[in-house]
Amino acid sequence: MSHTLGAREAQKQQTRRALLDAGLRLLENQSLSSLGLREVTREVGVAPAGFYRHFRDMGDLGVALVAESLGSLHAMIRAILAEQDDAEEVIAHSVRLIALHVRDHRPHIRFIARERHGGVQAVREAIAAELSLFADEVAEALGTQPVAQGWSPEDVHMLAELYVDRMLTTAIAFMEAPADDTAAEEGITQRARKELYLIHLGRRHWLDT
Amino acid sequence: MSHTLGAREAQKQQTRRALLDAGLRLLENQSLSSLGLREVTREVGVAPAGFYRHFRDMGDLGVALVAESLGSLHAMIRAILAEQDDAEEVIAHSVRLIALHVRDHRPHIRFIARERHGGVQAVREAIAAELSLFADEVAEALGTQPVAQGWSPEDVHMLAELYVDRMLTTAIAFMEAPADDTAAEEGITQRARKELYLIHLGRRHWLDT
DNA sequence: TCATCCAGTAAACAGCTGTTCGCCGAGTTG
DNA sequence: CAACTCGGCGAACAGCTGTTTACTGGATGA
Repeated sequence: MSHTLGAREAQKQQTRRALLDAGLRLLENQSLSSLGLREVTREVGVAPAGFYRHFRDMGDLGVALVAESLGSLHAMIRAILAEQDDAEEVIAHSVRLIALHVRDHRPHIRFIARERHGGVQAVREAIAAELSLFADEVAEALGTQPVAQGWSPEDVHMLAELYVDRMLTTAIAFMEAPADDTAAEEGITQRARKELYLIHLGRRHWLDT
Repeated sequence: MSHTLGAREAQKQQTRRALLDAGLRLLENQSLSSLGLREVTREVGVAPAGFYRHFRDMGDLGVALVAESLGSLHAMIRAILAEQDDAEEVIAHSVRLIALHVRDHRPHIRFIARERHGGVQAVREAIAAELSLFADEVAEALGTQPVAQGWSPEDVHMLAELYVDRMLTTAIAFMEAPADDTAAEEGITQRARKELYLIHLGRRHWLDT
């Protein structure tokens, strides 16, 4: 849809983008439920009333940011799941991918971390729904792997949720590290690898009785 | 200190408690950075100016809530660490303890979940510091266990952080479940046990090379 | 070309916010 | 009993908030 959007629609989308970007920028030091409509429009250089041409309210803008933030993560997860090397290689590569993703999308990750349990219900629910989809996707991928033979579907899903949770936690750890503190990043990388490897070991011995 | 506190000081503490309680109550549906000073004093029935007799600002009140929220968790963690049964018993008991704790302190857990990555720096730092202490405590307890022989201190600490993180995640899951949905609680219990057991398996085989 | 659409505007609205001030009066102290 | 301390009060401050209203003027489509 909207192959060739008129100049009219194009400018509207541009303003919308500016609003989303300004919101994300302002959310670096506060949470969504304290972010003001006027604050955002002022940052963009638009009249307050103009906000309503794009969003019903701040929660609405928040939900849009969720889709944007977790949409890009989706691609990353698919890339990780496509791996077929041995465990340690997959783990190392995954952690590296997460670090790169955070480097390029730090404000988005901060937003997700902050609003996952934040004060705006609609946003919480949007994040929970997306993360649930991630878990389903990971579970499906895990199910096809030979290591998962003999596993009950519930156990596979439990493992998928554990992986998703660890990935998000690792991403948040990278996000909280100072902008170019390579030593801190290295420490986080090491710990994340060990955690994932420990889980991998548990996974190997899950059916040992 | 303060064995026998005068009637004057006693009433002051009572007002302080009322402010903290009102704050916690109001934080059920919003985050700290959007909680207003007047909102809190109105809820208590105190003049706005009275707030400053107890707290410098809202961040200050938030830090007080952190100490209160994680202080009670401290006792719970000590109880869990004192266990000496076999793994499955310890796990089952731990998860049961967490569920009970959340039942009795739901608003506190909600507060920690919401503000751990929230918009108020001082509160984020207070929570991070307390959780770091938890991890140290768990690491020390793990170090004395026979299973940990041959482990490097870094690996022990990684495992401790993983445990603390899982406990908090489980607590948050219980907190988010509807108030008396026993089916949901049972599901969370099952999953938490499996996760912890999987980590336990990984732990047993950590030194297998 | 001309009527229609609609993103963005400026102004006004009532209502809220944090913070400061001087004051009161009960609890404490000597 | 007198002097003092100090938690809580009421009023006032400037400044901010979300939302509605009627409007303008450039892109759109017949």
